[in-house]
Amino acid sequence: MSIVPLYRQDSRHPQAQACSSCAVRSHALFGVLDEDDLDRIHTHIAHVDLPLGKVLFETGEVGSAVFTLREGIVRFERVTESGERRIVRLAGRGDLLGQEALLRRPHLDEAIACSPVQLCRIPTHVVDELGALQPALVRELMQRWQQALEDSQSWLADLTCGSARRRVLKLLTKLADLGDQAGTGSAVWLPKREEIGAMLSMTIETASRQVSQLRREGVITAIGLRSVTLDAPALAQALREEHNR
Amino acid sequence: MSIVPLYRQDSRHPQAQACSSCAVRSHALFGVLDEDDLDRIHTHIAHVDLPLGKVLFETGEVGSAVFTLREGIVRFERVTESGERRIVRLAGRGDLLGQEALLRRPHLDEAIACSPVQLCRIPTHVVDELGALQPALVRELMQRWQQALEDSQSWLADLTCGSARRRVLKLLTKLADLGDQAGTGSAVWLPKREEIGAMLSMTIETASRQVSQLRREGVITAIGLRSVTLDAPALAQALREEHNR
DNA sequence: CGAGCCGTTGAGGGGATTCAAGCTCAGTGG
DNA sequence: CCACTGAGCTTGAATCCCCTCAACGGCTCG
Repeated sequence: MSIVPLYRQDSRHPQAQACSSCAVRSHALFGVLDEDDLDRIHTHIAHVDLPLGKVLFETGEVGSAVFTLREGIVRFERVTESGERRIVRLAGRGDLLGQEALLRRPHLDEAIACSPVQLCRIPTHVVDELGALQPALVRELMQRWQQALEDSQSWLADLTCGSARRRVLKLLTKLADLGDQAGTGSAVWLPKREEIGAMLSMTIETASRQVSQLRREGVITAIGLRSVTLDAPALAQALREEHNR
Repeated sequence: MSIVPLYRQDSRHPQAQACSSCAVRSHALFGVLDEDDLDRIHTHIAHVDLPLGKVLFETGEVGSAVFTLREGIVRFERVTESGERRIVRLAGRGDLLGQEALLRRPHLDEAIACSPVQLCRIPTHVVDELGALQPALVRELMQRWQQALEDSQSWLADLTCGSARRRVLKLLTKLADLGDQAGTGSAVWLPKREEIGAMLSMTIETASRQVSQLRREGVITAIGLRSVTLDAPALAQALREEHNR
């Protein structure tokens, strides 16, 4: 994991990047801050690069920072008492990661990069201090919390019931949304079969069978080892048929 | 739904009850406030009584208040695109309901009383105004949000995977926790089979079979139409056996 | 080249759903 | 008083979907 501080003004620094021109800032946590605010904090914010598969934080750790996801996809995993790994959330561009650190609570799950990932690391004390000055930031934080809650509940409602086929179809629509956010065009990241299993609570064999079947039907087309294009109308149609069965 | 304002000081009022002596205040949202703060707001807070089955708020509404649950159990339901009802959360004593109203966002799900319920209705503007004066309240709010998120995710991780038997056992442990909070002694509220189905994503027949089986095994004992006692050690043992199968 | 990881496919069995029937119990009205 | 009704619960039998176990192919990498 490489960490590079972001200096807004010191142009001599080879990695110099301005928070103010950050591509995701407008829809990220600090979108509500003005230039003055940014000037006060930019030296505390670090850019983080994470290769595929690397862990951002572990279950049980009490973090000292939160992260804004600038690029890539991060999954949140936990191990149930029965010993199985489950993926309880996916985060995409602009999402805030590890907010429990702001409350000094330990992370409940492990955050792992599903693709090469770029994030901004924001120390909790920066958020604390700025929150005291800027009520808008506090409100934005609440919005983020609510967003995470809504994501979690819609995940629950959408991805955990129905046939294996329906769940896979639903997952594909969610992945397509994440892809749109990321602006990867029509290419959609397709998780490993084991990951699909951990998300949808099915075996890797079932996941494989469903994916293969959808490929045969032309709903998805492989364009790389872990990437597909998908036929949105066909997908919607397949879902509709699945409903009235 | 009967609504009665809570006057702290006007002892002439027959329903007079003091927020300051509220049984759940210490672990509810306003536990962080001092007497002065309470004096400022108590006239805005109303006591709400809700009979079993009544709806507290509907999907899509933008609420003008949040609620602290003083007594009883409330379930959050939503209808998935495929048309099935799913229960995505249960709230017990001390929980905060409808926080999305603070952000002027519509409720995502319907809140329904699973038992006779008592709550305090707190207008959003009261929270807004008080939050501006009392940073501790804001922090407490964030804690509540995080709590809701953690509940949702552990629900997801615990109740949506494994065999029907395991899911029912898990649900019983959660219900027992809710009961402990409520201080109903050893009696645990047992949902209708249809509700169990909506929580665990199974048919009412399967729910019924599992419950009957556990009753035959002596893990649970009916003590009323919708109430059981449960043998905690036997339950824990059953769960353990379920894991290493 | 073999080892290991990942994905695919088949065969068989088991658990959940589906369809169906009968049960208890509370409320209603003859 | 009791038949009638409907809602909720239970149980059985047949079906089907998913899991389990197993074998195999493609791929990367030492």
